[in-house]
Amino acid sequence: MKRFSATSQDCCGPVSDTALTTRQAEGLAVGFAALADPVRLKLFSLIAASPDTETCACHLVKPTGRSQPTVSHHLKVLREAGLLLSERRGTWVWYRVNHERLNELRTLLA
Amino acid sequence: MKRFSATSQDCCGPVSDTALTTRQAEGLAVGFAALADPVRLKLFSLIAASPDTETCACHLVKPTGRSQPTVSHHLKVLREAGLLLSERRGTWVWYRVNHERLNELRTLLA
DNA sequence: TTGCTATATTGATAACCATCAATATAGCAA
DNA sequence: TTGCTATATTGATGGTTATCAATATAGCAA
Repeated sequence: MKRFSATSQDCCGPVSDTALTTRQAEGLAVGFAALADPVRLKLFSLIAASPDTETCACHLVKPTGRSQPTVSHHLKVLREAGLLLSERRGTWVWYRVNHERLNELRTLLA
Repeated sequence: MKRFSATSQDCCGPVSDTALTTRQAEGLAVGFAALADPVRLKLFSLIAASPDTETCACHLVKPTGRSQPTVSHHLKVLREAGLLLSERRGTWVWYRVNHERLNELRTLLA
């Protein structure tokens, strides 16, 4: 049934069927949420820009200006979102970027 | 002063000076925060995948399963984060992707 | 064992956010 | 003007989160 007379610009056309599913959106949202905090972005960039491609957690407290428990919390969020990989070596824990997960997020922005 | 005897893997090395500044991190965090919600990701993907490169807001309520005010709120968040551009044409408002802003976020993930 | 250091967890608090119903605003048409 | 529709705003509420102090855990060394 006809609902409007045509105006100078009619609004109705097809809607894309290639948009994200709800499930895809939920998975990506977890990744972007991990990057949605300035402290975590700084942590991430510190690790990503490290010369050895990995960084000891002991380096990450001072540059953020946050307490050690807060930094530990943020690193956990980044790790659980899949953006960072961690490995314990003796006393210290080393972090590096998970590039596969990063690519998942980047393709949405392409 | 010496603090430790060397262990099998010493933790101390240089910290990168090419990491994000606090100001840069804050600006990027706003962008990623806008993408950190599954409803907004779905809205964004609907608009990005639209055949005409832009989409009328009237198309965006039903696919999300949210109320009209909620969708309006999410579109505002995406617009104020710089990810979407909007233009009113008569009764309807059309949204399209701001690719420049998108590139800012994507370079961090590269 | 004891002592020291690195990292993680707990518990509490304040701030933020997603959502909706209700309402307001804006534009078009008669 | 009145009436209809599209979009935006307001106000309230329940849920999430960033932060810290305090504490716990883990590893190394003596």
